[in-house]
Amino acid sequence: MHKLRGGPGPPVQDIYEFSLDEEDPKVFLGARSARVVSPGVDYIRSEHEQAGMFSMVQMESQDSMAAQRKKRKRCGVCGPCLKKENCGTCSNCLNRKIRHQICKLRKCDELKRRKSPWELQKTTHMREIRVYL
DNA sequence: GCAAACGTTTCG
DNA sequence: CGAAACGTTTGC
Ligand SMILES: [Zn+2]
Ligand SMILES: [Zn+2]
Repeated sequence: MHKLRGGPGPPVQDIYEFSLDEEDPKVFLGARSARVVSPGVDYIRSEHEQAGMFSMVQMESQDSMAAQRKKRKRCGVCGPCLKKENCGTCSNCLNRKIRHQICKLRKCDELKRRKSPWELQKTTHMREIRVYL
């Protein structure tokens, strides 16, 4: 099987499709919105082309139901998950009707993980991504 | 159908 | 970037 190594780029589990087509090799990443694929994609692509490697490519705007990110569920065993009732005072509790978020004190620790479009900050390190045959 | 709450987009 | 708004899924 093909292996991925790399620095702070997209975690392996964020790759939902991997194509080794000789003509048009691709690595699709776990983002539904085509805009978001990965920071520095253009830079990486050019670098990869020069090195004769694969290039990262944007998701073709297709009926993206296959590409839909799976919705995670609370782990059920962390501290917050075990909490019984809503605090009733946090902003999520107070504006539940418009925020649609769980009470801050009950937010699962695992779900807190995996932040914004995966660390858009570390763009400079994205060059570390490599695909081995 | 509805309520709960995750994921994405927008706002400050 | 964090917080808010909101769209959307998921279980019942
Ligand atoms: Zn609360
Ligand atoms: Zn949890």
